[in-house]
Amino acid sequence: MLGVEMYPSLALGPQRLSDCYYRDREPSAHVPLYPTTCDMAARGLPPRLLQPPPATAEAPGTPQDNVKMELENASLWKQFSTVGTEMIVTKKGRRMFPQLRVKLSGLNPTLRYILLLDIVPVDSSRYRFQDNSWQVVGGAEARLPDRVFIHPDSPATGEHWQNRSISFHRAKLTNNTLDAQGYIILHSLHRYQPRVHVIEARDVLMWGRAQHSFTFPETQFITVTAYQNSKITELKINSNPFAKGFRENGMNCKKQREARLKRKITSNQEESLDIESCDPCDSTELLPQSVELPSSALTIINSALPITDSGFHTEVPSLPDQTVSNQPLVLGQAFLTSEIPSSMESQPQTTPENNVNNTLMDGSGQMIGLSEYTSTFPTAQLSSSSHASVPLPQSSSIYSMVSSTQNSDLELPQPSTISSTYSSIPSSDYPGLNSSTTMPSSTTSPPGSSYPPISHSTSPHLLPSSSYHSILPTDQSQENLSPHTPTNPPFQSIPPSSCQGSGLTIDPGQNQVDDSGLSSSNETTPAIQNPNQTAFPFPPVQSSNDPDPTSPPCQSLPQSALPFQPVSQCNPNPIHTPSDPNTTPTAFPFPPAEQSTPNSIMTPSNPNPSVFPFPPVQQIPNLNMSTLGSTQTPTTGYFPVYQSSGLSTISAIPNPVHPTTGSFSFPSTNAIHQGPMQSASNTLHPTTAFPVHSFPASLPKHTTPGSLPNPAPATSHTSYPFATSIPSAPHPFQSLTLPPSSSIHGVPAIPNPTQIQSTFPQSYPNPSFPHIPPQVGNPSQINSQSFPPIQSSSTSQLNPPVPPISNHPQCPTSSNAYPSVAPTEIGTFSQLNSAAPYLPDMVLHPSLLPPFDPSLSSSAPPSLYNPFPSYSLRLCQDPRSSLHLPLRHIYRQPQHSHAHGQGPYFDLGGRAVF
DNA sequence: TCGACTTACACGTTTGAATTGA
DNA sequence: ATCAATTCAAACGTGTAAGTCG
Repeated sequence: MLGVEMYPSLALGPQRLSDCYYRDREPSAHVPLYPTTCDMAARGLPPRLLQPPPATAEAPGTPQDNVKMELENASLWKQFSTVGTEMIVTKKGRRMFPQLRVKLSGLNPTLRYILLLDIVPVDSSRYRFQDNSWQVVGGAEARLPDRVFIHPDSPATGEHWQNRSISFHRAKLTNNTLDAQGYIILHSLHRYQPRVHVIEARDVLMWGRAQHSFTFPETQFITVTAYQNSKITELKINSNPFAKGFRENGMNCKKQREARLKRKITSNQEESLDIESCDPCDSTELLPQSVELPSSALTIINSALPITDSGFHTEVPSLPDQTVSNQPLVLGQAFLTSEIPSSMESQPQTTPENNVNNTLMDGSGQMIGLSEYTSTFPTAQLSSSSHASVPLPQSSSIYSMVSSTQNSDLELPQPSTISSTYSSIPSSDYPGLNSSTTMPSSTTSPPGSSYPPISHSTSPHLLPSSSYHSILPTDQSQENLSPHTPTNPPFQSIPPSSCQGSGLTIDPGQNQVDDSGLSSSNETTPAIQNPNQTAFPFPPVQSSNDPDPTSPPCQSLPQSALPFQPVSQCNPNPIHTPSDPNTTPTAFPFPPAEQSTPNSIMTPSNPNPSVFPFPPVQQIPNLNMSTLGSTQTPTTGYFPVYQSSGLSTISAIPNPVHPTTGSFSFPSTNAIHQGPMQSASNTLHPTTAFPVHSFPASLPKHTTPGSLPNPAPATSHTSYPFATSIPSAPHPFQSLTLPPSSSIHGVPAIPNPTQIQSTFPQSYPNPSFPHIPPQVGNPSQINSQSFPPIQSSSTSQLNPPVPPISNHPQCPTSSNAYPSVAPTEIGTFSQLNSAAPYLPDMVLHPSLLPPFDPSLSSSAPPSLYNPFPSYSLRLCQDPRSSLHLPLRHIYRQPQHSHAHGQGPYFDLGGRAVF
């Protein structure tokens, strides 16, 4: 057995790292040990300033930079998003459903990657379900420590990740701010956006080079302690195998429960009567009436009865008909439908999808009444031909990298594919964040194309979910960023002017791209931009007045940066945002179609926006693959956020270390994989660039002839050679100092999700959330020890004692990339000696591990890189068990008093990890 | 009084140990 | 003695309803 003890760094795996780093609201208060994503972004050196990639870097043509992520159960997510996804949060932790299941492609099979899941607030608003829709009722509560869920398989080789579907179903959500289990802490009645980060890492300690972040707009949700929307409940019951008991034919269904209750009451009455009248000694009379018997007996009886089998399928019709039925095909129908295998449609609910996990049924195929949720995108939109060359999976949503610069004249991929596909954007290629021009709507896409252009400004088109483009901080943006961003600047407040002036440069090309290619996405997203309209998905735009004076002007990230921002500010065609968020009718997910504002994403068809936050989707009774292909999911259109891109977040977070210089090198490769929207808009990516092979061949089947080819390629094409991205730059998350030698068990600081955020364009509209702390998926995997002492001083980061990395292909050449920590020092840190539990069964013995990359091993500096087995390394053999392990040391609130991040952030108690 | 949250409950699924058979 | 298949029970996941809290 491999032991964490041997490889403390590996311990990070599933654990929840998030709490390791807390951003202090007071900018000056401290320098976080692990800079937030935003911070990192802010610090990030402009790509041009970064050192050139090491010559030894992977051979050209490596898929590394073509990293793509596809949301496997996108159709299920879309169904939920159409209604307004709600996620239960409980004190003890609750899993997410639908589960976040993705498929990766474009990874270098030989390199190791860490997959992280974090969930970030979409806005700074608190919601309430009123009048059958989600409405903003006030400001968000104080930001909770961000936690990151590290996939239990992390780190694992690209081959490992690509050969299976990756599920984060073990991640749990809790509203317990004192949670010691390592679960992701969220506020109830807030809207969140899950994000998946793919970070190249030789091991847990050595993060760097490439980072790819993916967000799927359709996965946004509002946290609740009890379901508010009955439609969501219905969807969950029908799609979650664990809730089978509540289905119509289930023993715990309403009828059954009511009958049970009735019997119970009756029995009690009778019992009482019997008790009174009957001989106490004669219990026989009572037996039949015993409380327990009736229920069980009843259930049996009921099961035998021909009660309407509202099984999974039958109930489909019952699903949110209203929302969908009347809706015009505004949204990308293809998106939703395409992903659903035709075979799945008819499958009995009992048939679970083949998941790697084999746990939860994937909604994709089985979802009830898919037709109802079918995206509204007109099939005609797709111009198919151009993408034909690229065999992208249509079924799943893929977020492909979008190159900012390139525009695609290419025809839009099929809506379905597009919506689902999110491509990462190479840092170098950061799409111009022109707030104004912005949203790139793919010019190529014809109006009505499957991907509604998200033109934030004018076009009412809905953005395809896929259309999101990542926004990378531009040099300007970085420079402009103040070292310390005000903690709670309401993002809404960002003045439009600021957006433009923010220095976030939006790649003009992107704009073009948006306009053209996936452009449709741009138009589709308008709703996002329009805060007013958006109920759910988009935070009501705060009044133009920035409530938070502290917020830096620039923070006004480009609109794109704000996922659901009050786009109006940056938006050339600003939608009027009510000053009072409360007043804004925020329909939950999507702005009501009614809204006339061009920006609004709403589906025009939907007359009643308020009722269903999410855009209504046309129901498609019978999913016709051909039709599906053409249609896009409505949801995609709803998330304009990505357009502006995460720069906002970046800008919002000042770089504590070097605001201007960006002492932290930001991996250029970091690509934010946002919605396909812009990517789609972007010119189609050369097929060669795409690791097409990775895509399931089956997926394309959905595409209709004439339908646009997969959007993903289009977006990615330009950005591709990500390899060029700054290899040397340490991963944003990797703010930790790394022990020079493998022997050292210092745990790398868990990548700060917040840091990742920087890459994300959208999600943080609100500067008020300075940063998102990372959460590790499996706490148990992470050893307290695993956290290497982090040097608070910026210098350490800047001048990490780096082994001769240069030789190593994967090692960043820059000296600063990895701050070194003396092994001895690690032990000195009290924090590192936490009593945090770790899984004893996890054993990683260096000697047992094969060299990470045989080909590279010779060149790699031994001290720097621990022997890393090329085979997939499973940090936590039993993820579940590990999850239960409390990571107190990780989760403790940081001592804000500490000026320097390292010590304060970890409460390491007692025992030495090593 | 109301909304949000917590808790207990019943049901179903998942998982792993124990058992059985070849 | 070994291995695979089967059985069983505990743990876990889920939504609901009642109760609690502010």
